[in-house]
Amino acid sequence: MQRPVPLAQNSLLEALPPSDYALVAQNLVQIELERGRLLYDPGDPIDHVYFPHDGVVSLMTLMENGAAIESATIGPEGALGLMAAVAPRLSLSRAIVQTPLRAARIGAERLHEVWDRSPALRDLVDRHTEALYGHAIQSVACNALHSVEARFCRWLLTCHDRISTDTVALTQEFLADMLGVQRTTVTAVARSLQEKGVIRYRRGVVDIVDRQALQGLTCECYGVIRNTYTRLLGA
Amino acid sequence: MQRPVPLAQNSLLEALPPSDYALVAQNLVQIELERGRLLYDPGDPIDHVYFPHDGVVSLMTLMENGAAIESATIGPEGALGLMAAVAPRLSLSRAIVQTPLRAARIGAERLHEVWDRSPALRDLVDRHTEALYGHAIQSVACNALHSVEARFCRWLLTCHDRISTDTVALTQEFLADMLGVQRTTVTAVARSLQEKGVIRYRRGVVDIVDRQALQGLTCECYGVIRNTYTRLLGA
DNA sequence: TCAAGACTGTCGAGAACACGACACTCACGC
DNA sequence: GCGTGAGTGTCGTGTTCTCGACAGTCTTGA
Repeated sequence: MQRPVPLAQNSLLEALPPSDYALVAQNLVQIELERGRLLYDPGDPIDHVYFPHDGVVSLMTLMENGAAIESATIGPEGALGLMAAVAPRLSLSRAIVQTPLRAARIGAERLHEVWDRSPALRDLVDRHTEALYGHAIQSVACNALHSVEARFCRWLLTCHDRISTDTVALTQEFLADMLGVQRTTVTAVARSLQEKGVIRYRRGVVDIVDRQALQGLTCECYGVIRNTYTRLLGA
Repeated sequence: MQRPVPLAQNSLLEALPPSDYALVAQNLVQIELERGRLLYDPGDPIDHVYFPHDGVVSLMTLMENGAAIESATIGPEGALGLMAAVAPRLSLSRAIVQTPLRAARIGAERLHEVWDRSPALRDLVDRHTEALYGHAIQSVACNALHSVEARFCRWLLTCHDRISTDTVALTQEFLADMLGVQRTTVTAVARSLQEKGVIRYRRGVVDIVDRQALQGLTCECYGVIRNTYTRLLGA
């Protein structure tokens, strides 16, 4: 399983027929967002839809005690807030920019108008929703059954697929939150992976040295999720 | 938080305006299914949509090694396979009848024809999809963060909400699968709950003795999921 | 240049759960 | 009534991860 070529453009937008894309494009604004930027919290009305070209947005489920754990991610193969194209919706998750993000943004109401006129967009939205659901239910199983090391590797691979470098900026503290484990556990796993020569890391930065090895250490969930996206969105 | 009144009829169907319901009703077949009945496996084309009146269907994510863990459930507040009303779809999960089930069933193509004509049905399908997604992402967090006891209680409560008795037929072995833990762990938790006077159990049967106590022992996820359904579907 | 803060390393006790093994007992069909 | 099989009880070992604490180190900005 090769790493897919980093996508210069959002593949949902690219999948639209030109005439439908033209309707969307009128209202698209190209933006760049820094790491850590908070886009939505649970309960927020979804007023904009984001189509990433390069980078990752994490969707996190918030608990009462403030814990926030990743339930799915959005990259160039998908879009953030896309269900708001169908009807006004409130966000169920916290959405946070994971890596520096280039994206196209459109107002939810504008997109809804296009949705009204474009069967192709409606079909894409439906498929995307299903793929995102598939991502979530695989994560349910993964969190219950698989080791922190396997999930750590899955997280790195998923991130690596969606950016254009072999370097990911993230702290162990942050990754511990994503995975829902203690920071000390992440430290131990990271050190073990570094000793195996799979990754190299320093303050707030992880370098992916041996992607092949990562794929050997992660669980099946990585492939299952990728296949679901490919089958439904051909991306 | 009181247990909701057991629903005699599927509340999605009841939420349809009479004229739209009439379109669906022509093709509805009332059925009863025994516990353990397999309705879908991953990859199966979704040829029928089920609207439970009473009972629970488990959606389980299958792993390569045969492990099957519950990612969401369907009861009288929802429907199984509803995304197939929009377009032909393959199941992502294994769907298994959890408790004796009374339901109404309709061919996916028939339902799609109604979907084409009924804005109310389209809206319901969209809301249901979102609620199911919400169920899944809460389960992601729950499996990563909460104890087996809390998840055990959540499972019982969710089941209790959707049936009309205080008795649930299930083996500890089966529940261990649902929760993705060892059978011996379930045995220990069940014994502890029985000693606290919360449940009583015997071979293959669990009686819910003190629902209030169950609610005190479960995690916030139970309430969050219920609220999501209520907000989106008013059920 | 120095202080403050952010990030990482490490330790140790303890809880939670996995995993395998085996004995027991209840229910059902013959 | 009896055997068979499914379901449960229990034990013990071992691993994984939690949780709190504190020390060390890099980075940044004043």
